[in-house]
Amino acid sequence: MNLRELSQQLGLSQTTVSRALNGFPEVSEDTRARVRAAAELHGYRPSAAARRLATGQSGTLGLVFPDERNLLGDLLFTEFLGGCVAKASELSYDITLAMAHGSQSEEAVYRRAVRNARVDAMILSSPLLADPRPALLRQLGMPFIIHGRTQSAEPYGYLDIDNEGAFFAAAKLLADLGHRRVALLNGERHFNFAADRERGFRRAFESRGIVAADDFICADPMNEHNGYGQALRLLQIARAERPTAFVCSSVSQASGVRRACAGLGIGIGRDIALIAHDDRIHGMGAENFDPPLTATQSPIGDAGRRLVELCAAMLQAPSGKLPSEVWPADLVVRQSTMPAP
Amino acid sequence: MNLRELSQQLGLSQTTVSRALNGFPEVSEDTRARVRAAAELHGYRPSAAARRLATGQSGTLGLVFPDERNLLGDLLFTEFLGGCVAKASELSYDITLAMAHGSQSEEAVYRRAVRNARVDAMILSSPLLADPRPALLRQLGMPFIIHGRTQSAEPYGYLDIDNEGAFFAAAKLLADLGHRRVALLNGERHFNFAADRERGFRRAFESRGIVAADDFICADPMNEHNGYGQALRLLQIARAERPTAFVCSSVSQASGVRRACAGLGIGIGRDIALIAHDDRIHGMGAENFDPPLTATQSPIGDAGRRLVELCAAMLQAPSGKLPSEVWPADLVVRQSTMPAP
DNA sequence: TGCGATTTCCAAAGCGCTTTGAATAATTCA
DNA sequence: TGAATTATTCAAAGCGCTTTGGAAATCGCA
Repeated sequence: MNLRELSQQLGLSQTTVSRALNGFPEVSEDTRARVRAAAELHGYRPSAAARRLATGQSGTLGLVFPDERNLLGDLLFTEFLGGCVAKASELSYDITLAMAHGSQSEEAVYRRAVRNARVDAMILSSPLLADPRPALLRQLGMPFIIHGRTQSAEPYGYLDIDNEGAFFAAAKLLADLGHRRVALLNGERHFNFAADRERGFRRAFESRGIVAADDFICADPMNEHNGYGQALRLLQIARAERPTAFVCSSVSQASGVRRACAGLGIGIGRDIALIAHDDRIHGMGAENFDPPLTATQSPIGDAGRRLVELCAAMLQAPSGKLPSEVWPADLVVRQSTMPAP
Repeated sequence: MNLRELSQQLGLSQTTVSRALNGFPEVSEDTRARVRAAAELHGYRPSAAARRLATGQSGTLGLVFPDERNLLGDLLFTEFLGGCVAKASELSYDITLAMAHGSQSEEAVYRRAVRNARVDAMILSSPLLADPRPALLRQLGMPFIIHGRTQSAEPYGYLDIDNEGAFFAAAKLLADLGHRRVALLNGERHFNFAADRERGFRRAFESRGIVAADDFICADPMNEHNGYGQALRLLQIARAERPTAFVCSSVSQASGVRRACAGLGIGIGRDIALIAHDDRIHGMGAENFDPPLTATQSPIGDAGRRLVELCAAMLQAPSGKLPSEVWPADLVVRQSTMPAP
């Protein structure tokens, strides 16, 4: 059942039926109701392909599947993706995934997506400090929004969390508790979020005249394995010199720290303090940690939802001003932190 | 630059240009080359929307995002998805994701996808023993392929691994090594793969007159946490009665078993034997386990790739016979297995 | 009643591609 | 050489929707 058939059934023109269904004002409420009922009755669904051709809009949002995959990356991405897909389906958008095969051909992925006009907009995640994608996409005329921020001269829409503020708060809490030797297990430095977190972390100590030791700052993929290795190395330093507290960029890293502590007979919340950033991944919340983890938290799934919403809004009003939201990441104190020994 | 403009540039008809570009035989190689060059020169890309409308094919494959998410589920899904997306991009298909919000509305997800004709075919994963989706999709006229098998009367195309054979081999190895009390940490029973694995496991022991103890067979979400809890419970049984070996459906569960053993001072490969099924998830291979894990293995990412390939083939030849591939899952012996004490 | 302003509806022109049915040009064969 | 093939190319008709520019009908008001 297509539009023509339906309009013939009703004795109306295609124009009227189309407008009635799409909520245009120039059709009387009477006919609108009649059209709606008939559409419902015959199970009429407009053809997506035809609409796409006519409007030039594909009703599809693109997301690039990250290439460099590590354990945590996967989980973060899945949770994020889940949020995106859920909201997109509410707004009747589709989400299609593209694959970045490596940094040199990544550009090709975007070019292809744009040229084929298969997506109306793209959602970029994990932006680098210096990320070429905003400039590329603007040049190609593809609308986009970033999950995070970047040091681009281009204007761009984004949704980010206050990484610097969160890690400032975490570090300040530890400093207030008397900790002086604090390790930071962060993500790789080329990511903007990692740089922000390190800045917040350092600032908290510098503001009271303490300089964070470079040895104590790790910047590697944020998985359990790396967390374990880094903690093990740092905890084997002589007791008087080793860190009395750890700040982790993810709960996975914190799990690694816990494993290292367990092996060395060190008690978390007793012998050392531990704070992590908690992305609220399904089944991996800091409150389920053993012991319950003091954490800065911000649900990454909700961020995905909101990004899709913002993206849809951008497409609705292309000339509107670009969205720029920064979400706070509250510090929740639980049992993994205590005063310095 | 669209087809009309390009054909005018060339002084040819749209028909000829279209055929030249799409490799039809009724155009001379001379003109084909000329057309190709011009298309390249002007950066011509056919509009996906127009092609979709004209052909009725969307060039898109649908994948349903699993709702019941647990840690391992996520990882398996991500790895699988990665394979699908990679191959799809090679074949210039798009992958779009739908979200299943829960079993009762799951049907609605499929109905919606079909009615809107947004995808040409769907890939189903994690089929249940009795799965309603094949019947539903056939009724709706949507082509599909299953990652796994199910007890459906409907004919359907599938790619599965030999779960029964793999777990038969694993159990047989243990039986040959003299193990008589072996635990199985499996996935939930309503999944077809879990039922297959349990059958293979039981058969190996029954073939030599041993009956697997029901207490030793666990069927729960396959994550580290459950693996830990189940192993802990089973290992606290009196030494003469407790399992001397574990078979796990995933490496995550095996990690849980390791954690339980570490806490109890039990050595894997020394005091108890451990075998897991290894889906070859990025960075979680059984060979990196400590100790390297004896495992049945089959790369789930490759399965995703192959499913997309098969799906594309089905769409190419709609009347061809349905694909049905069963991949073996080889048993690789490493250091986590030894003769029964 | 008559005339302009509003409502309400419509015919037709795309959107950019594929594909059918036919025409024209090149080639072959008797 | 002329008729029968075969190899190339083309014009035009969709695919199913949106949207423009009017037309017809209804209404308000003098």
